Amino acid sequence: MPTPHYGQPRYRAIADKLREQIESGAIPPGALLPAESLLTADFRAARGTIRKAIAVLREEGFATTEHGRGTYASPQTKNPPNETDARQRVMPADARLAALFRVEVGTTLIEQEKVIRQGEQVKAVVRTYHVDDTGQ
Amino acid sequence: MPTPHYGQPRYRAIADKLREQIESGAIPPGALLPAESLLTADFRAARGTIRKAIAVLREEGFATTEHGRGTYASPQTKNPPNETDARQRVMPADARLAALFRVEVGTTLIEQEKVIRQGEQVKAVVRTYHVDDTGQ
DNA sequence: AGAAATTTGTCCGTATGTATC
DNA sequence: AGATACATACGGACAAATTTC
Repeated sequence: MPTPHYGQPRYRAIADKLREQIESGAIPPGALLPAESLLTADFRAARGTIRKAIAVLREEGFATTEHGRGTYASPQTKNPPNETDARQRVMPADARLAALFRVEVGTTLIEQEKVIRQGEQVKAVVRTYHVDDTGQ
Repeated sequence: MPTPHYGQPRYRAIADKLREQIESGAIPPGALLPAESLLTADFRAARGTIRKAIAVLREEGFATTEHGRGTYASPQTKNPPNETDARQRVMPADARLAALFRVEVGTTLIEQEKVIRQGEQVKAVVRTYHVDDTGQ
């Protein structure tokens, strides 16, 4: 049965179950999760699907992975769920941007903002501006 | 946001950006490009689209791919180096930036601005903000 | 010291279902 | 209808880091 994804995708469902095991202590902090090969058997999912589930846990801070070693359950996660890493908005061109893009002041531009973190700390904020093509 | 392809197909736009990074030296010759999985995240594109973009670069000679290894940036590039203007200035943190960096409003930040041109046209303006560490 | 096994990382090709232009 | 693109999922193969024998 290849690939219906009604409701929730499989990798999310799998992530949920693994997260449960970590939060409940069934997989104690610092312990290794079962290898991907085992998880593919347990969940009868392709390796890619398993890896995607684990990627979710990493992003949420529930696990860390080391090449050749395995994936460890993270200790304590009191992390506030996602402080937006990236966002996009439209904004009118100010004088400088208007000059650069050679459009009139007030023309709608798209601003993408990306927050670059290193651990807890914000290292940089990158904002990319470009003209809105979506009206052509 | 599912799938407009105005003007240029998405995979071409992505190829453009990656080519830019190779030509500009942001990805040095011989270095590995980010993995397909990362690029899907970076560009918020489907894997198939990313792979198409990379295929374009391969055909153009900007990259070579090795199975199980990754995609390398090719040396070469006698092309005229991208016309990009850059400038730097200091500015006080506004409310949003202050919140992101967890500093007080008004704290001096460094803003780097890069103008990315393609021929005559300005394609994008990138502004990078970071805290001024030079006093640490 | 060295070979083998284990495990993660990455790419390859393919497939299904949905949505938009 | 067709092209483009997204999200999801499968299975396979090769590469690289680590552990085990």
